[in-house]
Amino acid sequence: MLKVSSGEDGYLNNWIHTCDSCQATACTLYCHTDSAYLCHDCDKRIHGDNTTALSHHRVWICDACEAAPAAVTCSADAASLCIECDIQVHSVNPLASRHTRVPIPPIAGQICSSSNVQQDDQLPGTMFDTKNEIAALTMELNLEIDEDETDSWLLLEPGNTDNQTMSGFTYGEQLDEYVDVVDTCTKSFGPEQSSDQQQLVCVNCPEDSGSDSVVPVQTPRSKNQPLQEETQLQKQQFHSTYFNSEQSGSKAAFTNYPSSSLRVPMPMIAPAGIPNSFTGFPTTTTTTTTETFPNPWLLIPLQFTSMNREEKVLRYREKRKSRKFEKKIRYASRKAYAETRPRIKGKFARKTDKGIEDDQMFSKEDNGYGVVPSL
DNA sequence: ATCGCTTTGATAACCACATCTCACA
DNA sequence: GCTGTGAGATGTGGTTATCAAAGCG
Repeated sequence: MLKVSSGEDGYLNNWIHTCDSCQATACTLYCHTDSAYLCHDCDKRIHGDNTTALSHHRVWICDACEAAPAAVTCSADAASLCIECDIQVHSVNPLASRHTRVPIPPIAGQICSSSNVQQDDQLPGTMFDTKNEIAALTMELNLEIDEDETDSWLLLEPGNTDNQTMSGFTYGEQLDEYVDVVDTCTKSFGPEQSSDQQQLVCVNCPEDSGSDSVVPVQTPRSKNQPLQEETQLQKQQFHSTYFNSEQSGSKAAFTNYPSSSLRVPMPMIAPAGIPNSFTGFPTTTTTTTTETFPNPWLLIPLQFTSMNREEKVLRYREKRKSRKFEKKIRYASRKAYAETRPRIKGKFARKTDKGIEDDQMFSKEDNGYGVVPSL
């Protein structure tokens, strides 16, 4: 029953259960009704015969442990996971915990496969339609989140050191590590703004409001203006900004723009009730943008050309793939010393004379050389 | 709905000192 | 340009204190 094989990639392929039917290949799903682990072919043979068998409650095997029935699908990890693995995998770090997981419904219909087909690149069939639909759904959801995150990164203004904290969120060097936007973004807002970059930024400049762009104008409102009216106004502004497809030729600012329309309007106003995917900042019906962002510079929409943006998004995603949340040790030697240092309640303590002598003695024993005694 | 208390989780601070960096002779 | 020296900065880990958020009555 238990098998451990080595995969092509050199990693151990820890598929635990073989097919209960043929006992030859790794199982890919679990039938609750039959209480049996089955491979694709056996499932097709057993459950494809009649409609009653087809209605058996079957679920995928966890991609991680390959032992327990999968309970959720995580599109970010491109994997179906059992509850235990889900908890284990997605409790590692904050980013992982943000993965969108969707409960897996029982497999409906008949499997359609050859035995060699991986789960993730299934042939079309009713069985896989279910999974594909889930995957597509979750992928779509994650893409939105991904876009939101990417946009929020790109919107940030790392060079503006005076305003690096907004709504409790601090960005700057930490951001720069993952998004190399400093070179262009910071310059965009400086007095030495280049003409090209000036073109990229459009700040309520009537002369800039060309035919292919709509500059949202924040009209001053009277204080006694009804809230509902304000909200309606914001919605209208939002709509004219985002969905003026006749003029901008694009459905929204979320998408990439052709290079011909460099000056793409960005939202000056976060419409009520609509998540601001650029900033991630909460929007309420009671606060205006100016109230939320007292600094006028923060209202300046940051824009990228389509090439610029695509490139930055790609770089961001590449860096995001490789980013690690673990503490990065730059000097292993310092780590080694820190681990051997005496401590008092976690704090480094002075070395005693005996400790220094011991160190010297061990050093001589280890490599035959003495160490310069520290004072 | 509001308040106060408790619990929980995240994070900064602290410490000594080997090592690194950089200016200077 | 190369080398040596010294001062100051940096980084390292375990524990504790502090704070914010969540939960509950």
